[in-house]
Amino acid sequence: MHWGMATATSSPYLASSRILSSPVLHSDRRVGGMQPGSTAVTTVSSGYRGDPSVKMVQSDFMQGAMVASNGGHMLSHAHQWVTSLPHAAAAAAAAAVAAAEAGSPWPPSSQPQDVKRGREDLHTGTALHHRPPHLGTHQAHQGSWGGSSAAHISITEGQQQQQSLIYSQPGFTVNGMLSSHAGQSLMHHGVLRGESPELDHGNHHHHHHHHNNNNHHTHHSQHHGVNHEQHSDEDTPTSDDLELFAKLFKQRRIKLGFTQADVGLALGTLYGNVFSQTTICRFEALQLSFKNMCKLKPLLNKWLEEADSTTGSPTCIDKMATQGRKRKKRTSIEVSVKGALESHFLKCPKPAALEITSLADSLQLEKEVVRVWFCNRRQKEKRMTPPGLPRTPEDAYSQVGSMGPDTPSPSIDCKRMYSDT
DNA sequence: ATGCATGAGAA
DNA sequence: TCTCATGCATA
Repeated sequence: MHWGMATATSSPYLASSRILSSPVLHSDRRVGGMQPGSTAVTTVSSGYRGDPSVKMVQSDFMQGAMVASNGGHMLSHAHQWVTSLPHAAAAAAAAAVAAAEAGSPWPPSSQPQDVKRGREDLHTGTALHHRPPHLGTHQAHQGSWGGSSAAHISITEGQQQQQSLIYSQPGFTVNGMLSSHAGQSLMHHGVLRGESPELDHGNHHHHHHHHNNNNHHTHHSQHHGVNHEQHSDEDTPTSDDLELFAKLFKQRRIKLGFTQADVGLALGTLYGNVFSQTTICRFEALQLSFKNMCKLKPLLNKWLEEADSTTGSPTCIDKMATQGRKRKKRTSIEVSVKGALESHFLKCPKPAALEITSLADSLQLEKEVVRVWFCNRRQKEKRMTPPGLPRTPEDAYSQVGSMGPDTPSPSIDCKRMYSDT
């Protein structure tokens, strides 16, 4: 029950003001003819994914090209991916510089152009070799980190294959001195040496089932509930470790006065991997896959060390301006429709293409939307399910049914056509 | 805090 | 085509 619940904490972060990039001129016209009871409102209707020719990218620069090549025959469906052109100049400049010196493959859009600075001097030098030339004045941008990063996160289970999760910057330091396999020294425990007065002392650990990890010396020191295992290089943290860490992390983060977004940016500055507020949030709420949690933990752990070792640095808490990116407008699915999707999901979590199509049809939704909905639903369903770890019904969802913790294969064939409506 | 979306890879 | 990691945009 702790793993899936995100306590209603008032967002400590300031909502970034989205500048008025451009008026969303949407003239959404679904010629298909929808019934009076539209099931979902999408500001856009099509032309994004199924059509390579007009495949839009989020990169600003692409827009122009696209438009040009298309001669603008795609304006039937007003694209709301209006580029946020205003900041272009500065951004471009910064990006150019960054790219030039670092060869960053990132589209200019991803660049955390200047803004956000202040606390970024919390580079303690453990992993940083060359520190950014202070940013006291203007766009300090980010091109300073070397591409260290925790390159390898070897999860021993290997039941869920993942690919490269490392986005080290192929800049100049790809292998310079900080070879990526320096992962060993990446994390040294020591974070929880006893700094967190309010959270640690046991009072929050309930019980718990157990977990089957390879290496765990089941030794519960009930009195101390703080620091313990979860460090070293190759030990895969247990779910409990992660849970505990996440809690501690959040607590410390807040105490230090950082927002989730701050952390995300800091990680970028520190390791070259920028993360969004979303990811940090999900980490704290343990809403990531077990594997993903494991990958992120070392990074956050490191940040935490950095952060509190730097406590005292006069940071000018400045806010950042989020330059707007535009992508397909989020489709909001009506509640009733969601209900329908939900029930179908229960019957069949993995509908075949045809089923998706018909479902989409009956719900008057784009097939893509439905497909994606199922994908997301499945992801949510899985959430964290440590390999071999019996999922705790109390935690995530309760999959009523006769399936035990080992839920073999829900590959139940569900070939059914529903003709509701 | 989350819902819907995008993309790179693995099947 | 699905899975996974992530994130913009939103509520």
